[in-house]
Amino acid sequence: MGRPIRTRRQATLASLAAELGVSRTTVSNAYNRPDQLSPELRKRVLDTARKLGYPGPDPVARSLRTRKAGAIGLLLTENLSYAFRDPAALGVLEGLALACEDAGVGVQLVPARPGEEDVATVHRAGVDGFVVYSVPDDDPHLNAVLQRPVPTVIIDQPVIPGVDRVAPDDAAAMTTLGYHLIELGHREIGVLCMRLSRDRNDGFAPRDRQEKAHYHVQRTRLTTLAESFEAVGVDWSTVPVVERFEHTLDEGASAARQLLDANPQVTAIVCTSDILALGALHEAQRRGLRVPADLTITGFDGIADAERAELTTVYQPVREKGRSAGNLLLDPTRRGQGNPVTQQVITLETELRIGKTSAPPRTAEQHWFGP
Amino acid sequence: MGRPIRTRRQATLASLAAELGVSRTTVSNAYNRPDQLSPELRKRVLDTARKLGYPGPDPVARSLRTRKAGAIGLLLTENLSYAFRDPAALGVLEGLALACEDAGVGVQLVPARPGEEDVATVHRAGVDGFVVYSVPDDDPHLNAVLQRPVPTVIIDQPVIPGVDRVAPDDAAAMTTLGYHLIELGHREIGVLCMRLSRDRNDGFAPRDRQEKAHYHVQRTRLTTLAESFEAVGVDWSTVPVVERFEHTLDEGASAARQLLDANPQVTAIVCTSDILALGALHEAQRRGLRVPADLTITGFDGIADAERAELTTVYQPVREKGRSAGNLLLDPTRRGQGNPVTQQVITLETELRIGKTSAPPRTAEQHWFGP
DNA sequence: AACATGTTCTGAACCGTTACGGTTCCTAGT
DNA sequence: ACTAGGAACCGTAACGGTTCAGAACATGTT
Repeated sequence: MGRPIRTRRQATLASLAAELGVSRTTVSNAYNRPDQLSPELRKRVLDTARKLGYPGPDPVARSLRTRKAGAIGLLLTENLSYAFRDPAALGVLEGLALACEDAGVGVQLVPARPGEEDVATVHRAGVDGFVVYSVPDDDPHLNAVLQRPVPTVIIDQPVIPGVDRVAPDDAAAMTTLGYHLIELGHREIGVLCMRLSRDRNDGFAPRDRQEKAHYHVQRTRLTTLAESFEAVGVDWSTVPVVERFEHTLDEGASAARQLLDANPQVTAIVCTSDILALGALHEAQRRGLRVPADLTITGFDGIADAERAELTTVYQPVREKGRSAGNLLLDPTRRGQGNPVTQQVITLETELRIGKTSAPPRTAEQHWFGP
Repeated sequence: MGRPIRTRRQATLASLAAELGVSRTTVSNAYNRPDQLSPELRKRVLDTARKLGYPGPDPVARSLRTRKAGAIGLLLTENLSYAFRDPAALGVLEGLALACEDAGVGVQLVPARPGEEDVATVHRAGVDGFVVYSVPDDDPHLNAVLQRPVPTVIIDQPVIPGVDRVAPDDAAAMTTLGYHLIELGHREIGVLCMRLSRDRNDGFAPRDRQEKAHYHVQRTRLTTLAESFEAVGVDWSTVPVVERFEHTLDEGASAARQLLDANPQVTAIVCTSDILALGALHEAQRRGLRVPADLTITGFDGIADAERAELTTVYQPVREKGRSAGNLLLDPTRRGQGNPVTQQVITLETELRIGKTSAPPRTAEQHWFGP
C-alpha cells in the first residue's frame, strides 16, 4: 500500500478545518474528545485528514498547550557503555521504565557526557520531570536539572533539601556487612572500589581521596566500612583500598591482583560492587587461593551473577529504586495544585546475603561476641 | 543555597523582557545568540532572569518553533523486562544511545505494551524520528509510527518500501551455520526458538506456525535453516522445533529438556539465540551429555556469555545495528530540503564463530563435500 | 559632507495546538 | 406556543518561543 507521499509541510489542524469548513476546535475534538461531536462529522474529519495526509495533532504543539510532554528525563552522567553493562544500573532503568510504561509516559535518556560542561541538553529536554541517577555530587548537569521548573527525583545521591530522593540505606547495609566480617574474625582486610572521582586513578586510594570522593555511594560505603573496623581497633589508614575507573570483571581481577601483590596478608577483600567481587574471585582462582578457606570475598548489590556464584553480598532492590522514583514523579495525587509539595525521601531495605565466599580467616581464632 | 521558591507559574521570556524594558528578541538572543547583543546587556538579562527565577526558554515552545524536538523515539513492542535482559537488545539500545549522544540528541523509550491496541503514545511522542526494533510484523504501533511525518529506521524488520532499514543478513548467516552442521554430518537435528507470535505457545511449533511467525527474525532463521537441511534431503516436517515465549536461560533449559525427552535421537540442537543455547547447555550438562561429543549445540547473536562459554554461534554486531540506525536518522546530509530522500538499506556482516560446542555426531560417519 | 559598514536592538509574524466560555439548534415537556 | 436542557459546534485567547527584515545609531572612508 505504501505511505502517502510526503508533500512538503502542510496539512495542519487549521488547514484541515478550513478545508472542511468547520472550526479548529471541532477538528481537535475529533481527535481528542469524540463525544463532543457527531459520529458522522467525526468520520468526515478523519477521512478528510487521511485524504490530505494530515497525521493528527502535532505532539509538540499539543504539549505546549497542555503543558504535558508525556515523558520524563533520565539523567545519568556516565558513559552509556557503563550504564548499559552494569546490572545494577540496568535494574534501575528497568524499574523506571516499567513505572513509566504503566503510566503511558516515555523515558528519555538525556545525553550528558561525563566531562561535558555544556548543559544545554538538559535545558532542551522536553520532559515533565527528571530522575537523576549515579552522577557525581558536583555535576553541572545535576544543577541544570534542579534549575528546571519540573519535579525531580534523585536516586543514590546525597540528600538535597526539597528534592525527592530514593535510596537504600547504604550505610546500614555496609555496617552489617562489616560486622559480619568482624564477627568472622577478619582484621586484615583490603577493599576494592569503583571510581571515586571524575579523574582517573587506577590504584590505591588514600584515605583523603576516599573521604573526598565525588560519588556519594562509593564514599558512603567506604567511610561506613572504615567506621565499623575502626570500632574494633583497626587503623583504617593501614587498610589498602584499590580503586578502579572502569567497572568490569577484568578490572576487578586486576585490582585484586594489585591488592594481593602488595598486601598478601589480607584475609578478606571487601568490594563495593558485585562486579568487582566477581572479578576478584577470578583472580583468587588464578592464584590458587581457595575461597572462602584462604580468602574471603564480598560484594555489593546482589546482581544475578552474584547469586549464581553464591557470593556473600548485600542485596539491594535495584528495580524498586527505579520504580519508586518513577512512581514518585508520576503520582498525580501529589503536586495537585492545592496541597503543599512535601519532600519525599524513600529508603529501601537491603539484605545481607551470606553466600559461600565468606568464612573465618584461616589462621585467626574466632572472635565471638556472644556467649 | 537551596533553589529559589517555585512561585507559581510566571517568568516567561516575555515577562522578563517587559521587566527589562527590552524586546523578547533580545532576551531570546541572550540565550541563543550571545553575539547578537552587547555583553553588558546580556549579563543584565541573565542576572535579571536569575532574580526572577526564569529558568530559560521553555524547551517545548522552542521545539514548536524550531521544529526540532531534540530526541528520537525508540519503539520496541516488548515487555521491557525482556528488552533489558536480552544482551542483544541491550546492545542495540547501547549503540543507538551512543550515536544519539554524539549528536546531543536524546533517546525516548516510547511506551508501547505488546498487547496494547492504543497507539496514542506513539502519536504523542515529541520526537524527530523513530527507530523501530523487535516488533511483530503486524504491530499496530509500527503502523502508527509510519503514519508520523518523521524519518524512521527499522531494525531487524521485514523491508518496507521507502523506509530505511538496518539488519544483518540473517538468512545468509543461518545458511552458513546450517552448512557447518551439515558438513559435520548432522542430519538429526532439533531446534529451539523464541516466541513466534504474540500468542503464547511453549512447546513444539509445527511448520505452519514457523512459516506464519509474526517475528521476522525468528521466521527467517527457521525457514532458512529448513531450506539448508531440505537441500541435503532432510524432511523438515520431522524436525522438532520447540518454542518458548520467555527468553531466559531457564526456558532454554526447559525447552531443551522437552526436545530431548521427545527426540533422544537428535545429534544437534540449533538455537535461534545464545540465551536459549546456553540454557540448553545447562540441560545437556544436567543429563550428563558431553558437549560436543554427545550433542552439538549452537546459538545465535554472539553475546559475551556465549563467547565465554565458547559456544558455536553466529556473531552479529548488535551495537553497530543501533549505531547505524541512529546515524541514519541523524545524518544531516540526508533529508536536506533539495535532495531526494532515497531509502537506505544497510546490511551488516555476521560471522560464524565455531566454538567448542559443535563437532561431528558420535555415531555418524563424516559427510565430506571436499576431496 | 556623503556614503558605506557594522553593531545593537526591535516589531511583527509565525509555530500548531487546546482551553475556555460561549452560541445555535433541536427536541421533549407542559 | 413557550421554554428548559442537552447536543453539537465555534471564536478567541492563550501556550512560550524563534526568526527575519529592518531601524537606529555609531564609526570609518573618501
